[in-house]
Amino acid sequence: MDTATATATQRRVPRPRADALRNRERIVGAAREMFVEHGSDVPLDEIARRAGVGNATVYRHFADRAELVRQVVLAVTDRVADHAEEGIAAADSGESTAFDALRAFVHAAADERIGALCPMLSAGFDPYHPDLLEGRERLEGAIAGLMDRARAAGQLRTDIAVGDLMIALSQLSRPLPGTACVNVDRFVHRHLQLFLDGLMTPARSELPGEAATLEDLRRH
Amino acid sequence: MDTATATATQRRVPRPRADALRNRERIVGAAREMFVEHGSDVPLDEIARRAGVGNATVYRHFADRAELVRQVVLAVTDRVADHAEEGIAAADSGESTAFDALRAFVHAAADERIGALCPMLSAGFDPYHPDLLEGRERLEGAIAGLMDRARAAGQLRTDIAVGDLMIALSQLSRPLPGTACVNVDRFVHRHLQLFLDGLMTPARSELPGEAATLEDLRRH
Amino acid sequence: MDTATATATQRRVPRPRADALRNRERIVGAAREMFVEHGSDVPLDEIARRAGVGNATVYRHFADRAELVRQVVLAVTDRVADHAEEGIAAADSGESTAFDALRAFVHAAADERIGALCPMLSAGFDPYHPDLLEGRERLEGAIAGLMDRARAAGQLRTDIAVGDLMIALSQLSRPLPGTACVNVDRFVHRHLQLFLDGLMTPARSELPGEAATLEDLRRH
Amino acid sequence: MDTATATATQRRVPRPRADALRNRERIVGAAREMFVEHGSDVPLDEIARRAGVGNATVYRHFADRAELVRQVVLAVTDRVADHAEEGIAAADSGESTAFDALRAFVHAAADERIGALCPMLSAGFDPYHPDLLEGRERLEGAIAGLMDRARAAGQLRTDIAVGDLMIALSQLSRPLPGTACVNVDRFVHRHLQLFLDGLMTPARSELPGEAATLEDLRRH
DNA sequence: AATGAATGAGGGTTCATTCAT
DNA sequence: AATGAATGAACCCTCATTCAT
Repeated sequence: MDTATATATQRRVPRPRADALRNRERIVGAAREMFVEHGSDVPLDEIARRAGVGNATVYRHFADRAELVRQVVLAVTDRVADHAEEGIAAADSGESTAFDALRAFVHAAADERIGALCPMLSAGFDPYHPDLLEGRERLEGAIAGLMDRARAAGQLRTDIAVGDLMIALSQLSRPLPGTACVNVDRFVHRHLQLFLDGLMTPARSELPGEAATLEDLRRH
Repeated sequence: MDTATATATQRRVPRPRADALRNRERIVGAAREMFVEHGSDVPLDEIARRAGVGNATVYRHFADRAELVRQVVLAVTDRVADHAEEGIAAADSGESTAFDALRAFVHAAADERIGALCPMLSAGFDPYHPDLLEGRERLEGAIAGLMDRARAAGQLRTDIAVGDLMIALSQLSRPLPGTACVNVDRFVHRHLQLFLDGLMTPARSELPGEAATLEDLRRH
Repeated sequence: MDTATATATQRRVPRPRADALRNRERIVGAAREMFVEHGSDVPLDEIARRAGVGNATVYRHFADRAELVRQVVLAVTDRVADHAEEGIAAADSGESTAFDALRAFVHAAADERIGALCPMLSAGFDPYHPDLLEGRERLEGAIAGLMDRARAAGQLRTDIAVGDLMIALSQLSRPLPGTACVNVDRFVHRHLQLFLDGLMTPARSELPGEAATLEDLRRH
Repeated sequence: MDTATATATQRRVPRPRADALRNRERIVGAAREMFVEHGSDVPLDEIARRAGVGNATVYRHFADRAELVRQVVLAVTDRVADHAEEGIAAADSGESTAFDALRAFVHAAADERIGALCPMLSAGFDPYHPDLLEGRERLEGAIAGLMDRARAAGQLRTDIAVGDLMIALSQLSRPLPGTACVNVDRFVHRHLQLFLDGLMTPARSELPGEAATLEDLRRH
């Protein structure tokens, strides 16, 4: 019986009320904006105000500040992963060359403010948290797939790995500290473009160190 | 007579005591390390402890946090400018090609933690402060000189300006937030190398936006 | 309907919670006592403890120390103004002579610790703050009215103005610094009485300077 | 033998060096000025700077802040006592009436900033300290003598005592808090004059409480 | 004797988090 | 479920006092 099933379900994970869900979304959205605009250490009360809820409501949805940050990271991770998968599709369908797809992805990720989230890895943030696991793996897998295709097409130098791209991409698109991240874009896309040029074959120099793999990101 | 002159001079601005000077150095050093490791908003008390002095001693030497940050910035600026000028000398003497000198400079600047200074452009920091004026101008002039030589040698693409290099260099060598910045170097030099490859002639792509000049750095 | 209107009004500026109101009162009360006893620069933490609240609660109600001081000033101002208006009523109704009403007011103001407010004119305090405007005007108007009546009755010498009375009253009833202000009252009322005797007609001496008007109080 | 005697004397209380004496004077003077101008809680370092000596020199002369305050109080006490004794002499010589001498003394004491010293009785100050004993007794004795003469001349009401005058005089001539004590004088002399009028015979009212004697000043 | 430097305790204020409505 | 209020710990900075030159 439907009702019974529903009841049973609710008992385990009671379905959130519609307004609660809406609040949750608004909080994550407000946090993302404020992190980008004012850095990751904005007071939670400010986020609550921007979201139009009381401060305690934030705690009803997120156990503590760290969890809120994590959820914001996760949201952005998902959106960036979407872009990477779209890039793969474009490459596979022949809509664009693999390297062009990679280029497009890199610029799209910057526009999604992937770099703005970097500060959230700030002191006390645990990048190995289970909540982030799935999202990260999907993102990394997609980026790896994109790079594989570009490498297979002979366009991407072979001495770099997915970690190299992710770190450099994040760093180059991080907002300059103390800025509202507004006109930084003027530069960011230039620098990403230059970096991408450096990724092309033939390699123009020998790289020091070893390719940064997924595992390396884990071990800092 | 030199001694007499020196004595007279000292009388007006009495030479700081040896222990005070030593403390000042230790504070700047501790601050530099902690800024690199934990960001520029570490508690001053921690810096004091790391420097092995009482908290108030920090305030005796630096009127407030802003001034301490400024002095750390200045110290690093000076060291990086030294490297740039050495690069110019090497290029002019024919000891190395201009682009190789540029490469060496970029890596040296990263080793001096130029990226650690980026957080010091944080909110509330005044990059136009008189204390920094001279140092910045020397640094910018030296980097411009180095790039001019590489461009004159036909090795450096012509669609970039000194601001592009300084920003990208800073960003790529910034410590990952929350990291002890220890093994980040493994990656940093790889990414700089890749970026430098992208700077070489012939240009492999068209850059969006306009070259970031010194003035652009002023106007973020 | 009244209730409806009230409800609507409350909706815009929601009625403060009962406990918050009680806390606010307790803080103002505690501050008043401690200002009187220990001067207006007592640690806010002490006030919080005396009021039985956490220190941060003080800041929730009053943005900073200045605002707390202002509210204490305002509270006492209001109570003293009440006394002055009662004096006017007594004089007008013939219940007592105008000068007797003035006498009664002066002693009542001292009992309300008007002198304790004097330290609140301390450095950094803005006596022109909008919050205080209305209260001050009411107080000054009432005192002036009282003096006018006594002067009209030929009992009050004509070479003094409202500022003279307010300043002298405040000074004479100020707590001796460092005293618990407990038995000071024994003296205060004597001295006020002596001063009042000096205010009576006929004048026994010529006064130096000019009558202190309301404006003079503004311009110290 | 002179030298021997001198030596013996020095051994007990070594004669202070001339420059040390001068420093001591300068510190007391600077402290008096700054107390008057900025209140009794000015930083000791400021006083040292105003006196043109190092901060530690203050501690060589005065064990702690309290002692410095005490010495400033003592210095003013002495000067005010001088005025009182001059008043007695004037009264005894018939140069002026006893009450006129009292009036002159009161105004002179105000000009010596006797009221400015009142804040030095601030929390933590011990008015019973031996250092102050002699000075206070001389001052009180002189004021009492002056009042006795005015009372004997039938000009001063009999229901007041020396404590009444000292307290009221101090209070009325205290600087308004937060002011540089500059134009307060305009009012002070008016209010003192009014108060003095109230002290004259015949008494115009009955005083509450009991006359404040010297002992009462001790027992707050 | 005199000084500049160093110190630690304390005050004001903010903020993440918990409590009571 | 949602909220406003309350809390205490932490940080920045000041200052009386002590130390080393």
